[in-house]
Amino acid sequence: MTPPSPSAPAPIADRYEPAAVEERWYPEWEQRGYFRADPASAKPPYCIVIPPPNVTGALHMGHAFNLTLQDVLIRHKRMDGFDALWQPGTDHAGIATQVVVERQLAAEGKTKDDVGREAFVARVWKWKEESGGSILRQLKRLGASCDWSRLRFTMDEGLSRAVREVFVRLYDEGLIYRDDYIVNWCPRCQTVLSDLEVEREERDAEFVYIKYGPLTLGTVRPETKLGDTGLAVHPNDPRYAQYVGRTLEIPSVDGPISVKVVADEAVDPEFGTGVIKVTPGHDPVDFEIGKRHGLPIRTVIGFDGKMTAAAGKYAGLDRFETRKRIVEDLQALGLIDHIEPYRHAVGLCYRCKTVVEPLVSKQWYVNVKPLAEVALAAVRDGRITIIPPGWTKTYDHWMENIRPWCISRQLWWGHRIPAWHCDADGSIHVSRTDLAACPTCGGALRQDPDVLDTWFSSGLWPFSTLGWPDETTALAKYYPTSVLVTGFDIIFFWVARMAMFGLHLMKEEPFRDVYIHALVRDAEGQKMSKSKGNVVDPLAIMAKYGTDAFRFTLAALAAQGRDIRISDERVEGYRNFANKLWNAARLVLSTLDGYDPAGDTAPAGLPGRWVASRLQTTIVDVRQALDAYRFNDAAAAIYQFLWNDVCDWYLEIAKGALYRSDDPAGRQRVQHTLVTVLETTLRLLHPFMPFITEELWQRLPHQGDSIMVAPYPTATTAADADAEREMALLMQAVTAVRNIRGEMRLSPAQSLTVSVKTAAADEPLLRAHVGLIEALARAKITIDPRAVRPPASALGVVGASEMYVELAGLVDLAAERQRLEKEIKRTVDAIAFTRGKLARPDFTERAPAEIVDKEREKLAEHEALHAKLVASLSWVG
RNA sequence: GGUCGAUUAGCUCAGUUGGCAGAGCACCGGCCUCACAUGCCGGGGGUCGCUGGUUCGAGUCCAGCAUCGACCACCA
Repeated sequence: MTPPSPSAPAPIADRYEPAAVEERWYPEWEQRGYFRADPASAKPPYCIVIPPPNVTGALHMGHAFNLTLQDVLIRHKRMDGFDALWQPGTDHAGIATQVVVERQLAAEGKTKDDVGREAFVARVWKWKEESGGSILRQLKRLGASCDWSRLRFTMDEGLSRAVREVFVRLYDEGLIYRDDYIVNWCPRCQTVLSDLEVEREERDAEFVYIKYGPLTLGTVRPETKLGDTGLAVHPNDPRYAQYVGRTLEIPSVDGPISVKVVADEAVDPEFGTGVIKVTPGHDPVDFEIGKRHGLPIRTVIGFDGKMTAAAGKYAGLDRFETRKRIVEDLQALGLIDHIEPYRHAVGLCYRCKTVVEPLVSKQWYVNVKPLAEVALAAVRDGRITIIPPGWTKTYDHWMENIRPWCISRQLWWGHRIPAWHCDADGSIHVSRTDLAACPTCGGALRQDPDVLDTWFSSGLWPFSTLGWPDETTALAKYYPTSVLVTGFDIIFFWVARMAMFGLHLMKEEPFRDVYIHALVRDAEGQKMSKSKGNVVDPLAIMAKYGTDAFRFTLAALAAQGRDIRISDERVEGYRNFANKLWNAARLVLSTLDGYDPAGDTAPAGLPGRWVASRLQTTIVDVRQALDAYRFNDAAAAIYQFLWNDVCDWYLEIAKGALYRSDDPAGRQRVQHTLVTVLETTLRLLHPFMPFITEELWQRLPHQGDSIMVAPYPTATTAADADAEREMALLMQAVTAVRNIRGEMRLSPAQSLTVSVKTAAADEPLLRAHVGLIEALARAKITIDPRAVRPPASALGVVGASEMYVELAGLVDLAAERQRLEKEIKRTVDAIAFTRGKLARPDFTERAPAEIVDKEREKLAEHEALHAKLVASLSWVG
């Protein structure tokens, strides 16, 4: 049973007012179940998983852009007969969410340690419950047709089970392991970060040359001198060969230290003095060198960013303060050779921008190398297609150079690592279920305190949301998903991880296509950020211009570049487009009296055949563009057709028949053409502008309950080339008169007298549609193959025919003479250019025949026009 | 240091196998023509960053240069 359509306000306003329409339709669609996929249906599947937004976040421009594109695809495929599933969900966003709640606590004068782990996590859950609905409401506001009955959260029960399953499996396969390694540590967030979570920033620093006994070397981190356990030189460096293998006793700030000199390929002999100090505890390169040469690790900087007890008299001092002090102290001891200014990249925490400290600690890792090889192959052999293809190289490069992924985080909010430590016998047990006692010794266990990197769970998203590890019907039907739509900023974080996990665990790629879109910037091209205060709120834009206008703007801007700029002016333009559509529909609806849906359906006359043909072409163009993810082309095709072809030409032409009552049958056919064209265009446009199209579709004669579930238009006939050519000639005639009117500054109210000297081929056509030309050009037209040009007339060229617009008593003939002289000069130039081209044998002999013919035609046209213009001069004079 | 991208009208940008340079906005002129002034009609405006090359023909392909930008990177 079809629920009743929401009642529409009776009078149709002359401006489109989006708010009421949007409020009315979204709940209606949802309630009717249109958003729901049906794994049991026989329809072919089409599935997109949403990039899960932060559960406690708010909708920003990036979301709006990303979601609009997905909704366009999903609505298109749903209308096109697919069982379309847009899988929604949210992400727990580990560190981001934890930081927010920590801030809330701070406002109460408390820290997370004051409340304790359990209470803290409970509090985050509470915050999630309170604020988690906000982002979802905002998605709905945008019109997103997600299947809300399948809403998931990265920390819900099912997904948590998937996370454990994956962890245990990879552990059992030896792909997850613990290791003492040098990591990126954020002293403020008090957690380890993956390589991806470290941002690089160029900064000015001092390059300090320090004397190390007989050697001198440069460093930007003098404070780590306290942790030095070696020096390194290049193995082939003759300058230092004598020192390799020796242990040097050298004076330092806190008494003499002994360092071993080693030879290592990692040293660049060209840089600095060709000697480096080796601090295995505080530098990744040094850590590797130390490992290779058995140098001890000396940790002098702690997890709090302050010097440790091992730093002697500097213990407890901040690391940057220590840097200054050490330089001063070395200076005093005469151990500084000299200092140079230096610019280099420092690593910053992506969250809080604190300088990351490389520190050695024990963490959990995934050996992603073997997974990456499979993920690389999937793209190479075409199982996954990246669009635009330029991003493939970025993906490849990262995959090829991938390093172990550090997945443990010293946070409380997230998936706790399913590993239990037995303090009694030191054993570690990884398990799908919680363990109470040590399986080896029966002793007490404590669960690993760390949680997993947020991206570990989002990496499972394409299959965990469909029910994995259970073998659900949804998983069987919708995996692999059809396309993943996302920005290039998370290719590594997310796309790469999903590819690796999906291929490894499901043995099949998680998505066939990856559509990488641009990032949204403000009108000046600046990245939007809260600190810059240039954040444009999508909700404000929607409130001001309407959701449809906003969505259409995003689609129209979605060219496959690096970034797009959004501005009010642009949205306003498409708001006007929505209004144009509204008014076009208003015109049609107001002239539907006597409309008989069963009446004559043949397009009415030449204009009818023409607009029908243009519609067919538009359908083909839009479909092709959507299939290729060329959203901007699709949007432009509809915009152009609706505004220029339908509104500017066809509606104006149709008015003639609609406002006349002497030809009921003709009127009937025009009504039919109008209804068909408009109704079809609405369906074509629906994925982009869901609300206004539904509202108007419901008011027009239609079949079905909702445009959302109506079929997407299909081209039924080929374009009508004859109609297009013939209409082009009529339009040219109208434009020619209007053009003369404009150039002569004649009022539109001024009716003109025009005679047309028709060429034989065009006479029947022009004669048959003289009324149409007269109406659109506001002129009295006489057709006569033997017409003689009247004195003081302007010439219009229409195909092979000529048009004489009488100007006597209407215009300044001297000005017209001037204009003609200018025109003549232009044709003379064009003729010279084309003749020159045709005179070159290399062109005429080697270019394809049709190109040469085209040039010849062009020349003939120029010559004919020239002759006519010259003739015109005498008429004007 | 490496990789990739951008450079087209005043502005923001399209331009998919090389074949007559486009759109929106802005601008100029004329219109309250009974769907729409969030509108209608007409118009002006571009050595397609620079220099070479390939080609009958280059905005498009190749090489180099310049400027801007993004990403990756363990020269301390």
